[in-house]
Amino acid sequence: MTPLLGAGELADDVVTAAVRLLGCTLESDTPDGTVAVRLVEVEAYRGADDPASHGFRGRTPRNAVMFGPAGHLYVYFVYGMHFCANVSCLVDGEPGAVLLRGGELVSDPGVARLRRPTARRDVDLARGPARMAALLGLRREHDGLDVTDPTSPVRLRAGSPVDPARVRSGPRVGVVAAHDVPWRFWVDGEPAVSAYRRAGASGRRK
DNA sequence: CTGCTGATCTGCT
DNA sequence: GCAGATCAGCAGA
Repeated sequence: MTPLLGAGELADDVVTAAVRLLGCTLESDTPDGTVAVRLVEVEAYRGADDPASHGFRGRTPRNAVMFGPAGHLYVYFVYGMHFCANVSCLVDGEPGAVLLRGGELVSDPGVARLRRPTARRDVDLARGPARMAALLGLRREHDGLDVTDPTSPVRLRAGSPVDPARVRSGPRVGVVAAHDVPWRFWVDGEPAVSAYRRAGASGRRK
């Protein structure tokens, strides 16, 4: 059991924070039991000068957590149906977050199946941001939770470091604005990395 | 594996 | 009004 990640490791800039999050383990106490996921795909968003970021046009009740201190959950509702979860970064007052896009299950598969009975294969359980949020049971009421607090129902562990040679980057998924900014990061070869293509173009990336 | 469709929340125009 | 940091189910190749 590795120690919790410290908020200071996410405070400097969003890209460093995103890469640091790869390989970390997010564990959540759900009504069905504890579920844990090893992060293999993330995306960085910086509010101040990033048109793709929810924080770009200023603070609203929905994105307020992005403007707070690092290490807190930013959970939002999309497409009238799904939740997506981010971990806030940067110092208090500066908007930044890392979207959790994909992860590998590292806890009891039976508990995970209770949470996502429709998943066809185990690798699909947390493959994609809304799937991960559903698996971990993250909803609006988890918005703002401190994942660096050992007493929190959702915690972020440092995990085993990812070999830097296996980290890949590319354009963010589904983002129209600033699609040339390669702020999606993933661990090469992991099956739980989502297969979606970037907005407005076709073809695979490497 | 690719491409389409429906679900109907949130903040901006 | 409308586009969006989406997914599941189904059809067709």
